[in-house]
Amino acid sequence: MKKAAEAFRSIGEVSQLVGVAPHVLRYWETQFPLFSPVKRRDGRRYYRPDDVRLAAGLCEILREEGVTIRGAKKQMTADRGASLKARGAARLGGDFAEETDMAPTEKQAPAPKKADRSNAGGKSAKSAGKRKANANADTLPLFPDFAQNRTGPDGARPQPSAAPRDWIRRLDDVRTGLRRLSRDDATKTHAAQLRDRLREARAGLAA
DNA sequence: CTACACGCTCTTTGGTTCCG
DNA sequence: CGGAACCAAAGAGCGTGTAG
Repeated sequence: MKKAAEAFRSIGEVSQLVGVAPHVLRYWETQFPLFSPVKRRDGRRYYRPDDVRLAAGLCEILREEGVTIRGAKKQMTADRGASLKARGAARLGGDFAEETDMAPTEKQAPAPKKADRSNAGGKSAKSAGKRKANANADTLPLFPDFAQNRTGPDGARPQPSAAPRDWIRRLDDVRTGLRRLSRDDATKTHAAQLRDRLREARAGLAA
């Protein structure tokens, strides 16, 4: 049985409609003040049709065009989300295609060709892909060339293909990770020792 | 000026708890 | 028991400070 477009929807329903995970919808909620579903007393969210359209519009520009949160915020504040709702309505189609407060000309407004990269980070679409690839790969992400060689047939020492400078760089990344992870003094000490060793190695290379 | 060190941003993921 | 909320953490790139 199909739900009317004007009906309120739970986060699960909206996530299915729009095609993003519920946690993403919650994250967007923290980033876009205009995207705020009504909440029941127990904290559960219920999305109005406009919220659904907005979410669909956000999904379109964030996921498919690579616009950053900051860029999307600009678009949203420019017209209080009207263009995003229109795009969301077009994306969802069916009953959602009606009832937008957009002028027809605005509805067909061309999408910006280039994603807004004015922010500092903003590489998550890319990094997310890399993360997935790393998760699936049977290698240590930082040392793929080592992993390739680790099962040498004659038990010979693996021969890293990376240049020494690159290896130092990678080890430094490991150190950074260690430092981030470290809760105890011992780990911090190890990280500091590794830093010193890497400095020595760099000096050795330079010499 | 260059390379390095470090912190921050952005987005996603995973784990835990709560509730109907 | 499934769905939802909440929180901590991961990971890559970028910006900035600093030492040589």
